[in-house]
Amino acid sequence: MSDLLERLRGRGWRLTAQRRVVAEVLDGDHVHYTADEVHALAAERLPEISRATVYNTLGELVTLGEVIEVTTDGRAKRYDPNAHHAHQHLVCARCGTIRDVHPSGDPLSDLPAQERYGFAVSAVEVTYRGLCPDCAT
Amino acid sequence: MSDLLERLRGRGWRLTAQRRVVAEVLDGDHVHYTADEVHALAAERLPEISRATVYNTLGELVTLGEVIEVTTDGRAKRYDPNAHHAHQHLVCARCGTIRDVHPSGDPLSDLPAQERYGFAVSAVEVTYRGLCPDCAT
DNA sequence: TTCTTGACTTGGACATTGTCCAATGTAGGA
DNA sequence: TCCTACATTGGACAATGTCCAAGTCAAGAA
Repeated sequence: MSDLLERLRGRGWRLTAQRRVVAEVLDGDHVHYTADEVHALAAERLPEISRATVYNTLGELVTLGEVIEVTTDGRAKRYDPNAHHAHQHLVCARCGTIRDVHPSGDPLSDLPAQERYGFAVSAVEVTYRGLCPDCAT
Repeated sequence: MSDLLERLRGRGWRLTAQRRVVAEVLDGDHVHYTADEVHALAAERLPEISRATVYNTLGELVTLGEVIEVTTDGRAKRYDPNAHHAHQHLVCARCGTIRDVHPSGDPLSDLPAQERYGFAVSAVEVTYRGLCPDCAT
């Protein structure tokens, strides 16, 4: 994670306590917090951090390509720090748990030219849905 | 579309002017309106229709499996009446235009067992992103 | 080390999208 | 035609996110 901070500083990012805490909260695998969750976790370490700063910082991390924004349920966006390894998401339909997964093959190549309507297609997101072991009961 | 109304009536759906108008607005191909857009279009025919009724009716149509809820941008949900033919979505990254598309192959089969973490995977949504011909300039 | 400055943070107002509820209206069967 | 359970309404409220003016501070300069 400190690599991340160094990398961003090299890009002219001013390193503040707030940004450091947000980056720390986002460290780990299978992390998919909402902005409010990030704010709550960040506030445990830096109680006076504001919501606006968390939103700003998350937006910057997304713009810089260090974090991916994921919308799995039409409610709050979630932030996924696993931005440097292409992956898709598997979501529990009941409890909302999210796992990063790696399908075989390239979903992009599954869209035939005549189904592209002249679009320059550059990305694809796949969301698998089902019940996790705990919710399958 | 009248088939839809008949079908729903057979399932005990009370047929009101409001529901009829919402169903009519959703008739067509490549239709992906937000709830507010549906409300505005419905109000052209039935000016006194309320937002709450539009939300209620859309929710019922989704529950009944007649309309699919689509979230392509983390903002307003969109409603797709093309629920009886499996399809995916192609979205313009600039203007937001949405087309229904039909990839070859079954994306579900691209997720190996060891990538399922014990989930009972039952559905998959694919969103292709790129620039439409008008926005590619 | 201290100074300076432009970038960063803050809190609160505001916007958008969606949900809920009590009062009122009405579709469709008896 | 009448009943009544179901549907509609408008407005309050909730959740999520954006914006802004004022105050604060990181990091380079001296």
